[in-house]
Amino acid sequence: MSREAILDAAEAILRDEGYAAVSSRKVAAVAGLKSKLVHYYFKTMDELFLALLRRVEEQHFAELRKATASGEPLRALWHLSTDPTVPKLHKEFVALATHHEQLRQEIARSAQRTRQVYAAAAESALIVAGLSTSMFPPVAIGMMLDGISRVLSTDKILGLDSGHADAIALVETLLNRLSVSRCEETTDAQQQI
Amino acid sequence: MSREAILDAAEAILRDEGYAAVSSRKVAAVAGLKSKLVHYYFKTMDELFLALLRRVEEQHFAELRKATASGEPLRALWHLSTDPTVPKLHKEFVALATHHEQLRQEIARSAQRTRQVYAAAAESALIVAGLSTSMFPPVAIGMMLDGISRVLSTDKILGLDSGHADAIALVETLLNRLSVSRCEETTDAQQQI
DNA sequence: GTCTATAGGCCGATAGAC
DNA sequence: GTCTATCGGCCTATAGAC
Repeated sequence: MSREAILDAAEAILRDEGYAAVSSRKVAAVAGLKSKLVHYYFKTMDELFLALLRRVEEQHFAELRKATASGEPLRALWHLSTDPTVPKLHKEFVALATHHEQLRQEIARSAQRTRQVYAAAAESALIVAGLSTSMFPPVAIGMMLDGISRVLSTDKILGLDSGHADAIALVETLLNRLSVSRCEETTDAQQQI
Repeated sequence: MSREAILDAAEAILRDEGYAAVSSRKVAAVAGLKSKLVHYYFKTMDELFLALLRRVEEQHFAELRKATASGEPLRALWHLSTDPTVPKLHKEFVALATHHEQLRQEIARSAQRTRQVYAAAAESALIVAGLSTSMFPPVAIGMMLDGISRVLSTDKILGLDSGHADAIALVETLLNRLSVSRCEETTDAQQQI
């Protein structure tokens, strides 16, 4: 279907060249269509961006659902967030959202939902580990995981990887503590590292 | 001086409207000059972006030096990284760097230097607190601080603030442990919260 | 250093044929 | 649904006057 081909092309250009390069002409060229057709399916370019964002979000939440259905939701979410393909698109959409109100609202809603998923996973992990959720607010744990994965992905885009092994090891240590231990077993968990 | 006025204007547009909006015409208009003058000082727009990046980096490293000269470098760096004005420019430059090799190299070098500053601050804080730097790699601690401040700033751009108070409180808790305590005093530090 | 003028290109969006 | 053709606009960069 042409509509999907247009979205595929737009996604590729957005990922590879940035939002400024996503023009109706270039999208059409990549999709092997004529530019008029882009305007046939999407009255404006803003509409195209919004449709693409929604498609990306659907895939994203489908993956979140799979992760939360696994035995260790928090660890599954962490591994999901270090997938290198997602953050590049995400960065472009956030940059676009800065000066596009409708996209801003859409992406804010999505970020909010994602945060709740992470917080819920962190909360159940904390409870299982017998740790205080008031000392370690689940939402804050989720934000830390999110944050460190963003640093890792931005670094990768810039061609840096110094400190990455240490950071990943630290996160794994903390995840192990949450999944393996209750308070009393913390020392054992530490010795695993 | 016209050159500085041009850079000021470019910086304002980059911050407020994104890199796609930084054109020689618009820069000139904001600076109250004619567009030809922009090309007189900067042969190409790429040159302008590079010059602006270098100016921003100089200010950034001046602030880093001030922070590391303070009594609590790690805490000073944390407060610096939550300053809302810096990350918006930073995001735009990273987005630009994705498809501009010279900017990519420049910003990668700068990110690398910044990381070392954070890691050094984290290392001395860990040593003062009597904590193992092999269990908690300083560079990873720095990356966590960096990451959480990025999540906070991205959220702010999107108009979100749920979980922010919790995340900031958690970071402050951890910073307090590092600055106040040695191992034995951890319990006291926790009770302060 | 600062200006006017302009070449040459890509852009979004539309009109209207088939 | 798909096409050709085109308008009007903004862009970078340059030539050349003062």
